[in-house]
Amino acid sequence: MANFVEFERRWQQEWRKHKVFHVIEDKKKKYYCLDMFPYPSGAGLHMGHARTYSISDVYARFMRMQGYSVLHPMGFDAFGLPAENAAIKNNVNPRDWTFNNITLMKQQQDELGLSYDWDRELATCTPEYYRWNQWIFLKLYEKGLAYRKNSPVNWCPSCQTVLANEQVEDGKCWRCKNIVETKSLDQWFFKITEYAEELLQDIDKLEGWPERVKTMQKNWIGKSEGTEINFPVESNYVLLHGYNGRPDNTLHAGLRDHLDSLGLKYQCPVMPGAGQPKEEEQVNFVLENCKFDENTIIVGHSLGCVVAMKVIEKLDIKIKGLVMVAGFTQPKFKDKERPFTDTFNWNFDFEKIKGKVGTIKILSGINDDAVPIEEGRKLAQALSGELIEVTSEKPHFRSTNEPTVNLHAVSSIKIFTTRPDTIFGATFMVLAPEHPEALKLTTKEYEAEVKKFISKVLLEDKFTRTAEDKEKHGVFTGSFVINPLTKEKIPIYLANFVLMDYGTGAIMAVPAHDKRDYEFATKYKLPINEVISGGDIDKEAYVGDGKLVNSGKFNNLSNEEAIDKISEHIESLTMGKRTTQYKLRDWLISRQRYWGTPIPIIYCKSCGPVPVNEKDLPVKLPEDAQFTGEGNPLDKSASFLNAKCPKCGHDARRETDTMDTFVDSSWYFLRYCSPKNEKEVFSKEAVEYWMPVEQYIGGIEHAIMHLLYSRFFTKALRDLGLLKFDEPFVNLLTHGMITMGGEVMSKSKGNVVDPREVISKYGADTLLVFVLFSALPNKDFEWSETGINGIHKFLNKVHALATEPNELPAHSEFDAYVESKLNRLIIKAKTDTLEFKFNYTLNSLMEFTSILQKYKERGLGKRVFDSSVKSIVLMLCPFAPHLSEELWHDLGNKTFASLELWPNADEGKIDEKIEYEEEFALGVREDILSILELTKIRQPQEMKLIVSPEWKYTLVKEIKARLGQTRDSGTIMKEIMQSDLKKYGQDLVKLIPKLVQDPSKMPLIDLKQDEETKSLERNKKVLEEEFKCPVIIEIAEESRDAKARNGMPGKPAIVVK
RNA sequence: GCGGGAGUGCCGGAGCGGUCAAACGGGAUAGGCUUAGGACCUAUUAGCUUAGUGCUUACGCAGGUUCGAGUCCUGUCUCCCGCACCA
Repeated sequence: MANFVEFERRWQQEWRKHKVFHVIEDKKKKYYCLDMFPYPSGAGLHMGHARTYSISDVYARFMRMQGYSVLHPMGFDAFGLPAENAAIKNNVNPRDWTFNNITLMKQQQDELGLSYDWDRELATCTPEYYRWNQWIFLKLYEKGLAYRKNSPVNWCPSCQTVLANEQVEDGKCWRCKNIVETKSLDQWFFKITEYAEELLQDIDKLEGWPERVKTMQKNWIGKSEGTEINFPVESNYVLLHGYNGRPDNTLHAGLRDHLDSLGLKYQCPVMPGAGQPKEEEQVNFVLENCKFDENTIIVGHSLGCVVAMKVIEKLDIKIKGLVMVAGFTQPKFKDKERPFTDTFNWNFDFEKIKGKVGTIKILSGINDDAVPIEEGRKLAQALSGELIEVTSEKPHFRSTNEPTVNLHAVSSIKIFTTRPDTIFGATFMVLAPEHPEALKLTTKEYEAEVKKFISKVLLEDKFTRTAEDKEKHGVFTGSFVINPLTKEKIPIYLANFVLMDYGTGAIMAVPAHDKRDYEFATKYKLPINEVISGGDIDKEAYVGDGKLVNSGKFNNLSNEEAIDKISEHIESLTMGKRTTQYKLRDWLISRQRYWGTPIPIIYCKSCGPVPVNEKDLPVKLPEDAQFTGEGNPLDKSASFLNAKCPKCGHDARRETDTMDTFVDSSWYFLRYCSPKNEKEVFSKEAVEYWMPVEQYIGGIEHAIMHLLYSRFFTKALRDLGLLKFDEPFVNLLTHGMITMGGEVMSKSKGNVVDPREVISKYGADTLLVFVLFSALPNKDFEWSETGINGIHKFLNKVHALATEPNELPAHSEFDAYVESKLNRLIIKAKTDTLEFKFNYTLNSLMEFTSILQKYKERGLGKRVFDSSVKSIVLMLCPFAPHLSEELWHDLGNKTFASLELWPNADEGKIDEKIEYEEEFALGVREDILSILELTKIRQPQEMKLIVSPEWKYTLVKEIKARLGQTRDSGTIMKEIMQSDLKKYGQDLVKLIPKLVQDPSKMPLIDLKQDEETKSLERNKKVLEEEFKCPVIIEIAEESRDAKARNGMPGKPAIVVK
């Protein structure tokens, strides 16, 4: 038995000593074979690591032996929470903890004999690495792709940090599985949404990626095409004209038409004294003649705004809105006296007005010749209203149709739908409880209930709220919107099933054709109107296709056509537009933890957030941090916190958030190309040579996060002019898991197997081959050591075959056969290995090894034997590199097997006929065995093999020649009867139908009678030895045995005595 | 619900329309070699049957195409994985 453990260690040292796997950019074709780099955990390498690394290592070694310059690097994803948690727990520095683990892992990787170029090792936690994270951040910041905003974010209370959307699984933290909370915080984001469309489109370019990963990414980006539609809120408008105005000579004329077209109600009084307006007269008139309620919106124009404010001061109820078009607060501007200067009181109680109006909008004309724009700004400030500066059709909004006024006067709720075809069936509207308009739309009557509902829903965490079987709850707001096509008044509800962060946070509910809406409508007794035929809406929502009904002029269209037609119609009414929605959100990269890349931003009291100067990078992590477990250590590190503003030089404060560690891994594959470059993020030439990665190998758990982020980075860096390609990874292999007891191996489940246990018992090669042989790389496999011994035996067999002395003759009659088999193997092994079918390759190698061993015993020719052994040794090299290296050496070579070329097949040596001849004798042997079994003859006295008569060979040939044309045995029979074979007519009648019906009874390869005889002669000795009796071989024509006529081509008659 | 993948012997797993009762490996059984063996070698491992190397059935289930189907088509069931109140 070979001492694997001993020579494995020896070769590992040799490889290291001679830097065998070091690569440089050279003229050879390149190949970049990359493993997802590991997190250096304290547990070291587990079997899953061993598996994935062995997969990529086989491939790297294989491609190297195909003559490529192979980049096969390894590094460590070394920032992350466990290090910091260890620091808190054991009072060690996260860096020391991390580097200890790295040392441990490297040692274990070396023990596996992996062929990494360790000169390119990197660890993301070193300032040499993370300074480039910061540099990239600054570049993205310059481009507007990194930004800070306040938003509700996912907060993991146990990790004490925020998480990106991708990092929340089932409402739980991907790392610690705790339930994630929602918090509102100022955070840094990368604008990955800017690339949503390209990230989606380019998935189609990823031909070498598994379908399911692509699907997962598509789902995550979640594109849907639909239409945004504005539903006007039902309100009672009061339109107040200005000085010299009338309802028909001002913008109100157009506004009235607009309101009419929307089905909205309004009052538009002709105010007394239009030419000589007096406050009291006008205000009283309005108060007496107009009805006000909490649903009232006053739209004033010019002096009408002043009247409106005065009216509101006097109202004893609260109204919904005030829209002031070209409003003002004092009559003296442009030094021009107005006729109403003295008839109005120019003091306003702005606070009181504010308190009595829900929403205030101020429209100011940039081109106003009567009221300067400053007046509008003043008003907006005094009333905390929304200021909208526009260019009006005519100065001072004097046109009778002012579309901007129409647009802004009417408040509406924007919904998003992918089913505009069902709009005629929209019988209510639902807003997310967080919708900014939710409370504003709530009438007094419903206020208490709505508030209760909102707080109840918002208290629930995302996970609970979006659970599948969650019951739909909702509450009526008291307000209505107008369905823009049916003009019907439909109620506005808030409900838990509508999400604020998708679409517009509001939906039109079409209960007849949406399951959720149906459920909701049934529960709250809301009308269900069928607009697509084909279902039975009394029973359930019909979501299928059909023709439109109850849809006005769109009736009878197919719903697919209607999507377009109705969208167009809505666009022509300027009620909405077609848009695209994505589920993808911007990537939140802020983390409130120490052990990560500091975000290179400084907050200055006067300049705001200022990026750190490039020359001041890296912003290093401080040494004086205290790991108490309370909050972010950076917040308490004085040496870190205090900085000078890069702009003005004054004292300032550093950003204490660090970056998500997924930032580190989004570009490390680029850094490997020139890992030691101190001047640049990466060398352009090196990246141009090595990138993209031809083969990337890692776990499915990164299907979205890491792989999406890396794709985004590649595109962003491309747009920064740093890269020339669009996608980083050409081929992706997601390896399967190793399970034990049906569960993934993990420390917490206590079902881990330490690779070192196996290595110490059998050696690394056995482990590698076993793992590779047990299942296809992309499939899961259940760990079981039964069988590992079989692998060990196989490797030992190879070892013995190559090293045991032999006294083979120079040539033998078996040479051609073994050579044919060998060359066939070389081709098959190469194709299979290229396709990651490593278990097939090994399978074939085992098979051939057995053949070789068998023929060695029979006295195979030395030349063929030696070249076979050499080929096996080389072909085995990617799978069992140590053994291969050892045997290569034993064979007298001074080079490294690892650097040799994979054997080349000589296709000319592949000879099916020779193979068949040889295997034919094997078949005969099996037939003998079964006859012995049947006859219960234990020890035969003599055996006779009678080769089929010559004419049967001709027959078989004739039949085969005709099978292409016909399958009718009658026809074939007739034809053959006309030939010389006719004299065997009696036999033909039996044989032909049988053979035509089952052509498999005829051998695939045609041997001639004498060739069969020769093949048998050659194997005669072997048979005699095995069965311990004389074997006689004759041909049917010369045999007197009655059984002679049973023989068929490929199946000689057998007589046992 | 949507999307992806898979169903073949005791097990892992082959099978790109014909040589498939099913590669290769494991396990089990029997035998050989041996002082012994967890080493090596051989046979058996769906059923039936026979002085003749055969026959029958089988590849989740049901149909279809074909002279011929694990292999192509249709429907259906089961399992695994991912996403999911996404409007």
